[in-house]
Amino acid sequence: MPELPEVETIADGLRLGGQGFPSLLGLTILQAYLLWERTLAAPSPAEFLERIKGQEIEGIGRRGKFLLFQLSQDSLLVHLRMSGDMRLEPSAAPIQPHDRLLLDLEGSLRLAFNDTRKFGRVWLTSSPQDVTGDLGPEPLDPAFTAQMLHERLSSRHRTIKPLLLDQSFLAGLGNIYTDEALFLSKLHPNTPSDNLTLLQAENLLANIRQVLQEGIHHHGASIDWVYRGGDFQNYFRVYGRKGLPCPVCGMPIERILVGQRGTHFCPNCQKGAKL
DNA sequence: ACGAGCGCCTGTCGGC
DNA sequence: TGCCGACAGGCGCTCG
Repeated sequence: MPELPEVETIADGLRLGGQGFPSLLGLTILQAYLLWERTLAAPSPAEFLERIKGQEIEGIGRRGKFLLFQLSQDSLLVHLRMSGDMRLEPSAAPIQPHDRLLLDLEGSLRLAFNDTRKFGRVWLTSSPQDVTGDLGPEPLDPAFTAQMLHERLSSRHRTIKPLLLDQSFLAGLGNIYTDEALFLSKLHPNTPSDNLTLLQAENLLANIRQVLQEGIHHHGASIDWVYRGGDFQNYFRVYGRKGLPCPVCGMPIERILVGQRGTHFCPNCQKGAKL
């Protein structure tokens, strides 16, 4: 799925406007069209369509990989999962293949949720914490310190990569940014989490923040058939680069499976915990 | 507590 | 060319 930087980029775009489109802030949702029922996690389709009508968009943000729309009465939460995307367009524009939810807005605008693989989910709720309550800390939150990360890593006995992907441990990292952060940290993806020293945890947190900030700076990555305008895919150091030279030592990047996920790393720079 | 396996979906790519 | 398996930015579930 889009990870933290991609979701942040989408939220920023909708909040700030641009590309000839206004900010969505202050606009009222006139009508919703649900084109694929399972996209809606809650409430029922009938209640959703009725309840969202007439609500104004008062805020747009992100928590972990969730897009958050603060409406006048409820919160609208969107999780893009693997292939979800949001489009803003004139309301007369043609509906696209794989459009799952359309929101007609004031000003002849339409916000469309498009999701090829149908894994994405949408919630309309008055208590968003019921949806996001299990999420771990935000990695970019200055209040989250390396000491806290080290404590959390040490209190578990987990393989580092799947733990970083666990959204209840840390919110927002996905497969790309995890591989990139572990590479910069010179940590093998199979390293046990409680093996890290405080110094290594400090380094890891700094590198997690570095790759996330780079991703945000490049407006996210556009890969496979989902193009959102970002170009961070051109700056990957290891992700998707199997067989290509490590940018640090030149050794070919390897791809292995860790926790069922394709994992890219440099066997020379990221030693330690072999398996 | 942890990890493996699988389901949910559609599409692309590489090998034969 | 066509088919077929592997794989894809995620996550929830069951099971051992």
